[in-house]
Amino acid sequence: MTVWDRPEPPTRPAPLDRERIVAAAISLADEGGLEAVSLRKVAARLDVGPMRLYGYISTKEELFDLMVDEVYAEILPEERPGDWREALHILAHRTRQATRRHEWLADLLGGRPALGPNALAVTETTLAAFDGLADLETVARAVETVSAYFTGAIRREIANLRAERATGLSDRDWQRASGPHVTRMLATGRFPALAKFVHDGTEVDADVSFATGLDWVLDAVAAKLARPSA
Amino acid sequence: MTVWDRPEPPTRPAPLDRERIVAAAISLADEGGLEAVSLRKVAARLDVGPMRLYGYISTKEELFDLMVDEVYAEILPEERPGDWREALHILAHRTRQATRRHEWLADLLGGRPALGPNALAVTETTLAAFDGLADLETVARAVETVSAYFTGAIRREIANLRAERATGLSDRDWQRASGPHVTRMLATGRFPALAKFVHDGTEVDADVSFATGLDWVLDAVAAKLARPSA
DNA sequence: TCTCGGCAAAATACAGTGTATCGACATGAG
DNA sequence: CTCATGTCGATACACTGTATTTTGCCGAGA
Repeated sequence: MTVWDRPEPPTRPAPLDRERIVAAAISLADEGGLEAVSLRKVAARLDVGPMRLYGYISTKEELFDLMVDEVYAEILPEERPGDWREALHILAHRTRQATRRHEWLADLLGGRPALGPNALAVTETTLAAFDGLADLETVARAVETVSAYFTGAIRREIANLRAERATGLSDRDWQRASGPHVTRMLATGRFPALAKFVHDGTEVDADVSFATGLDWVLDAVAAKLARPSA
Repeated sequence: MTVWDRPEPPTRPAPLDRERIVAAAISLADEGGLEAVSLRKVAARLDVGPMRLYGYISTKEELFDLMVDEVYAEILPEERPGDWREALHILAHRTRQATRRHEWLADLLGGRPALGPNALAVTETTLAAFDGLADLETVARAVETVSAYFTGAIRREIANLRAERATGLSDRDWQRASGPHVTRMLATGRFPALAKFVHDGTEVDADVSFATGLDWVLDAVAAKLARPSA
């Protein structure tokens, strides 16, 4: 018995329903991050006592699951992608865009299996793009590998973005941005490769680094699909 | 000014120090997960009032950062890897093993930039393995892409593991394990590809699926290192 | 030796959290 | 008109991270 099994409460549910609860929670999270979402605040925003929510949701984690699935509705592409590569490409970019709109998604991505109806629809569309192209085992590996990549990449990107924001400095000025600690560490000479990196590295655009890494991984998948044994 | 800049308190620090605090927090987390770590419980385990901790740590998030860096000490390989591929391979597998020992690491991985001394040492070793092999830009892309992959893969693996544990069923019995919801969804016929997948798919070993995905990504990186423009 | 000042540590305090429980009220049935 | 049901609100509890106040010790000066 998970969230998804719970039926909408029977009839006269007042002006309150799950959709409204989830929407309130999402707007709260959009404004103040995940930690700004408390059942009391969600309830307050709906002019309702905190306990009312438990008629629609049985735990805060469930609310998070519902929020995530709501965002998967934004991720689902509106038109069926042409081939598997386009499908994964679009999925990755739409997930990233959604995370841009809902930064808190980065904190939840990959944290639990996504089994809501919208997430399932996304998975369906993705798998459908592989129809007849390879054995299920290979398809699974392909989808999971690409998903793991963009999930991890998005999380790191948001983590860096927040760090920059907290220090007010750019990612390129890594040393200063991270406080004297890193600078001092580098000065010890114990990290020559890292030091050279920080010193000579050029500022990289997050968009292109995400897209480039994605292309690499997609190339890898393409190679495996072409020669399944390799 | 970050955690790493804070000096150990001057001299007579009682039998208490950061190491002991972090160790207590880690053992608490190992036993009961991240949510079992509260400053009060950590303090209690050290026979100390909760406020004592604030002489060594200024926020709970800092404690988490310290815990993560402590685990990076386990991740750091004891001998210098032969080439870049071995370096990334080892890094990925050691990170996964560490997460197996400290499951809570999955919740923190990629959530914040890892800038502790041990994390820096790990980065140093990894970068050093690329010395002279390619321009910095390419090296960055290589390391970040592989890291994104294994970070995401480890998180998903732990997420699935927990879901299995919660339902007591195997990942292969996805439908039942996820409660009637998924089963019912699949029965609607709206997800034919997914249904076929769940129905025909074979149980996959987490070890091999992690290793296989990793090899794919490493192959991709190798291809790019060989032909930098491609 | 006694007293006082400073300071580390402990106790208390506060605002908030998720959630359980209980009491009132309103609404429908007989 | 009465009574039962069941929904909703208020209250309560155990806990959180952290700020503030109180305590008590220990060394310096008289």
